[in-house]
Amino acid sequence: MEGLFRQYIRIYRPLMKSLNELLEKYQLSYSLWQVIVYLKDEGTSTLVDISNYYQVEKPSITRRVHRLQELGLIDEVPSANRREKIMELTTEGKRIYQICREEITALEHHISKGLSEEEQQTAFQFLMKIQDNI
Amino acid sequence: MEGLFRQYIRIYRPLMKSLNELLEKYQLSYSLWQVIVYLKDEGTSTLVDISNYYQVEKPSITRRVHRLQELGLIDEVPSANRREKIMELTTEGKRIYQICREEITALEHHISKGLSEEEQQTAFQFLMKIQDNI
DNA sequence: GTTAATAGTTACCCTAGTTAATTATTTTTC
DNA sequence: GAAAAATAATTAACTAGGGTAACTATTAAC
Repeated sequence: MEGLFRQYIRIYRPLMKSLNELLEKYQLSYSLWQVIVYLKDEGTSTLVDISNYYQVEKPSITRRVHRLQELGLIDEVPSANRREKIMELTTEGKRIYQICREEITALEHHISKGLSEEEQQTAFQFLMKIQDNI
Repeated sequence: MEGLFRQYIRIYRPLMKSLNELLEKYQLSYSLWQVIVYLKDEGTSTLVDISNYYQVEKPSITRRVHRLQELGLIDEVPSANRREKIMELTTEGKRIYQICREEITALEHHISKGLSEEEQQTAFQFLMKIQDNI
């Protein structure tokens, strides 16, 4: 399938741009949003967990986490292990998650307009398999 | 389709990383490769054409083009219009294109291993439609 | 109890993008 | 055909976000 990856990459920047414009209103960016989403799903997690999941180096995650703490959206939970920091969403973080979740879902619906559920399912499968192969 | 875009974005960095590692051998990066591909397809083009196609601002394209000229992979063709620069691949540029094309195609095949031509076709359609909607 | 591994941080650098302003040229308009 | 508007490319200055290397503190392993 000639051109598949080229098209994939070409779409990335415009998509990212519209997501970042949406999140800007809440002083967020997509990279910060990723951390919020991860914590929403997992409840609590360490920086290393986040680093591994998104395949981004630890210093980058440190920065994201500090920024989110400054914004009051996440906080550290006390832990017996004093080496690792366990993070979770604050009440405000959960509130912001809900608001952004709705807006992002709406944007996603708009972007996938005209595509059947089946097509989307196939695209999803494609992306999942690719991940394993990379 | 919950998680589709999230997965899409999550894949991007690892994919880009492996492409950049491949291209590094030739002192290239994927952003430079995009210009080469565009010129290969179009034969000749101005900076504005490239800028529009990839939806990247002109100063970024100026830099990419200068870098590729330094590498001797592209060059300016004389034109009646002295305001615009028309660029094309040099002989060396075409040679490097062929080499990288083969390597990238091999990588793409490796990455899409286990996916039917039909699935890939659907994924491609998906990406094309998304582009219109963004 | 010493050594090795792990979590997080700091400092510094790199890639690659953006906006705003500028120059040179071409096109439009009257 | 001269003045005004639009266009192509560039320069300068800035930003987001990531990476590596080196370090500290703590925990796990032998």
